Amino acid sequence: MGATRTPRGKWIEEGLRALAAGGPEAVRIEVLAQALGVSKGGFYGYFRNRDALLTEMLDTWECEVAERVIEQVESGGGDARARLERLFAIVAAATDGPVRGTTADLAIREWARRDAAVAERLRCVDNRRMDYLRSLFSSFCPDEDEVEARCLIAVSVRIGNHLHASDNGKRSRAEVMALIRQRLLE
Amino acid sequence: MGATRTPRGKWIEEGLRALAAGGPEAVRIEVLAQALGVSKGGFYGYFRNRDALLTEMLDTWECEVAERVIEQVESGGGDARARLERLFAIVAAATDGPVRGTTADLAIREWARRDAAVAERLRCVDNRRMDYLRSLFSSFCPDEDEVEARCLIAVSVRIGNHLHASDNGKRSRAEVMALIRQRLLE
DNA sequence: GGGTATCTGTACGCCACCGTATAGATACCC
DNA sequence: GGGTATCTATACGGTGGCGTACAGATACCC
Repeated sequence: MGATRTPRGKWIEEGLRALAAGGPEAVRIEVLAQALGVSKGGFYGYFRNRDALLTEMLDTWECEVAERVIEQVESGGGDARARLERLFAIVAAATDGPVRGTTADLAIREWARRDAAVAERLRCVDNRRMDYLRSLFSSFCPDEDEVEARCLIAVSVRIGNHLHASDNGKRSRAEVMALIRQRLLE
Repeated sequence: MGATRTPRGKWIEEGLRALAAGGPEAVRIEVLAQALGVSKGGFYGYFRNRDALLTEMLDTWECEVAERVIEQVESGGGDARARLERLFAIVAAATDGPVRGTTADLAIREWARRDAAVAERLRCVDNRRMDYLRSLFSSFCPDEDEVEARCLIAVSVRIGNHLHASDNGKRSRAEVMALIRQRLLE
């Protein structure tokens, strides 16, 4: 029936989609196969088992997220504030954008709470992001304490924005986010 | 063998523990039974099925979290800043404290991303918390925009603190958290 | 077009878990 | 201490998912 070969990358891509949508427990080989319009037969030609897929999914996410975004921000030029604004914009857009990596972010954070290996990899990625953020903030913010606070706030608000469910009073969530962004760039 | 009856509440308690540790997928009846040193026989005397348990776990969490904490903060008296400080302290301590409710918080947030019913209940709880927070901040902070920003930051930082993995530079995470707390109370 | 490597479908055994049924054990009340 | 309601252990069928085996199909190279 299927003449279309299903390359390695398709499994990873579909796996990240499932991860983003339902957490690591939702990454079921037979479900991915069905989503790809294929039986699971070929899967074990590419991956030793389910864990191998999960590991490779993390590899992909690690590259995609940590490197690509910073690269993209840096390539645009401008001063630190301009770069931060671009970073915020990219990160905000990525959440609703293509699924290859960025959207799985929250699911991976939760996953890391229960898996030491995942936690370790997340720590690396977060350190890298945090270093980058710190370098940007400190270029217009002399107080080191202030820099550190702004970094943690920036990162937390991005996470909290998606995990916190309240409807804010009269303002839209986006408006409040804009207010905070503005405060961070003062 | 077991003379000790296992009351309804034990199942819920153990369920919340499992939820906090491994997400909703980890709430397996047979696993809970083993943790309680009991077979699953009695479970179905209390609950119609697994979903019924999950629902009651949410009920418990909703009461425990939304009501209890606010009550506890209010009972202490003092001005808004004092209450906020007390709130922050309680919330920070609760994470490492008894598991009955508060620790399951993060797991429930993640759960809400994939389950509409859970999302709806979380929204109620978050709205209630947010209203309370808003009332406290606005009593010493005239600018409404500023109030809204501080509320979202307070809530997000609490979430982000547990989901973000970086080691901050020279400072400990607790020190950075203290800095942010201080900024919020200015 | 024939041969080979690769991909694919199907079938199988296995295990964890759900929910039910039922018989035995225990606590409680009198 | 006997009777009753409640709790408990065990066994069972059913389902979904993993990983393996193997046979059939497809693409690619010459």
